[in-house]
Amino acid sequence: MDQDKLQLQLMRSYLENTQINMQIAHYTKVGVNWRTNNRMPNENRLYFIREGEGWIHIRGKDYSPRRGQLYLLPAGMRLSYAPVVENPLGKYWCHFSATVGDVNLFQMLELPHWIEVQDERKLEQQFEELIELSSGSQVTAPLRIKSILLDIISEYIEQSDDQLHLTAMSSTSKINSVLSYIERHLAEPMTVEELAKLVHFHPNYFLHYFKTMMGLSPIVYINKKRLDKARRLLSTTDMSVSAIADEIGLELYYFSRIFKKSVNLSPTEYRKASGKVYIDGDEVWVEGE
DNA sequence: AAAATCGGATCTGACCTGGA
DNA sequence: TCCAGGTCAGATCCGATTTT
Repeated sequence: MDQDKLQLQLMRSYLENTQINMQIAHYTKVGVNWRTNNRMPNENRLYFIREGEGWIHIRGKDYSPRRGQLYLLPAGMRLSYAPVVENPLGKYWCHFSATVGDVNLFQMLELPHWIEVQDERKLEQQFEELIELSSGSQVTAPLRIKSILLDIISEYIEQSDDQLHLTAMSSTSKINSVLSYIERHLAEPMTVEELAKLVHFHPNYFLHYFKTMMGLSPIVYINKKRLDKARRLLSTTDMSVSAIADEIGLELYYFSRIFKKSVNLSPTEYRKASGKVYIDGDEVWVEGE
């Protein structure tokens, strides 16, 4: 139960810190020599099948790609594929990297290798746009490409919701044990040294390690989590500010200071404002959930 | 009067750098 | 992956002020 919540938070942490980059995108009708055997690519691949037939083998399973399916073939997994010669595949495809720190996102998240595409028209347009952008010269092309890729991957993840979970590698991974330790000990003071001990790293090395994985230093990350929790408590409970400060392991004066610094409102101001939205400068009260 | 906020001064430990 | 050293941001203390 609680374990599920933790898993969800970890997955969100990973996604929040994912860096994505596309290497190449194209449409190809494959030839007879479209085949590989047991290769381990170091880029992730998306295949959006438009026509024909083929054979893909990954992680011990055979797949027969057909029109309307979107394949996600993660880097670092043994991959084989071959065409069906009489009726070769036509597919949009792209190579990309998606990393959390220096680890491939798909080594942390377990996903099915293909999904049935809901909106083929839309995905087709997205691929067309990827192809156009990658050959074009707009300044904003890198941003647009990222945003499209993120959208495609979001759709993919959402659609595989029931099969989505952390991989064994990730749940035993060092960073994961640190993150879950942090989640469980938000109310207590934590030091870098004690976190480093969890994974048997030297504190200095741990700092570097944490930052490349999470994009933030441990303390900044911890306080961010603390403030997230505080915001939740402020808007969903009537606990006093000091009780909340206590709950997240911060002294009252320090809590209100860093709260204001990050949210620009003091805790009580925030509480008053939460549940209200401002439309054209006018305050409008909205029912909370 | 109690709870919450703010600000300044001070100290500690987090974090970085460069090197092994 | 570890270590030493220096810097600066984060954390603490305390008192003054504002808000409820």
